[in-house]
Amino acid sequence: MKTKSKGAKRKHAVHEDAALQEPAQKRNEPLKCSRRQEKRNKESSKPAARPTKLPWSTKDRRLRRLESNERERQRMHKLNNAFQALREVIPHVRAENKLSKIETLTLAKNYIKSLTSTILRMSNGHLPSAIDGSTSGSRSKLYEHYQQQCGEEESTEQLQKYSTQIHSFRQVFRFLYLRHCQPTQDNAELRTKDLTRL
DNA sequence: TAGGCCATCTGGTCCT
DNA sequence: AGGACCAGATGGCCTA
Repeated sequence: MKTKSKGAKRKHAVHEDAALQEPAQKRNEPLKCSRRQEKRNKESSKPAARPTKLPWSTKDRRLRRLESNERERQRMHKLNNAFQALREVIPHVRAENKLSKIETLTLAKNYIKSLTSTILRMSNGHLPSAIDGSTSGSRSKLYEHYQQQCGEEESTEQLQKYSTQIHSFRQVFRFLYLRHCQPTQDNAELRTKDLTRL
C-alpha cells in the first residue's frame, strides 16, 4: 500500500537517559497514563489490587519500564520480521508497494485456501489412506475440513482442528511429491533434502 | 484535511 | 518474580 520513509519517525523513541532523569510530565509526554488512571478510578469502586507500597523505588520502576519498553520493541520487530517473511512468500501483484499487515494476513489465508484446493484437485481421490482416513473411503478428512473452512468463518475450535491436520498436510505433500516428481540422478539428492524439510 | 497505517509507550494479565 | 503477550492510547507520516 504505502512505502514510508521511517527517518523522521519516533518522536517517542525515548532518549533513555533523559527518561531516567526526568519524570514523564516534565518531558512533555502525553497524559494518557493519568487519563487511564482516572478512568480506572471511575470504573471501579473495588479496592486497588496492587498494594499501595511498591517494592521498587521510583528510579527503579522507571528503569524497569524502560527495559520493558525495549523488550516490547524487540518483540514487535520480530513480529514485523515475520510479517515481512510472510509478504515475501505470498504471490501478489503489488510489487512496488508494501502490503499492509491486514492485507498480508488476508492474502495468506486466501493463498493457503487456494493451495489446499489445488492439492485436493491434484490428488483427486488418490490420497494416502492415512489422509483418506478411513474405512469410508472416498471423502478425505482434509476435504471435509476444507469445505468447513470455505463455508463459514473460522471459529477457534475449527482452527484448532485444522491445525491438527498439519501433519496430514505434510503427508499429502510427500505423497504428491513422490507421485509427480520422477526421480532422476540429477535431482535425487535435492529431493531427499526437500523431503527431509517437509 | 481526513483517514489509514504504523511504531511506540504503557499497564494489566498470563505463563514459566 | 520476571518476561511474554495483549490491547488501548497517542502521535507521526502518507495519500486521496
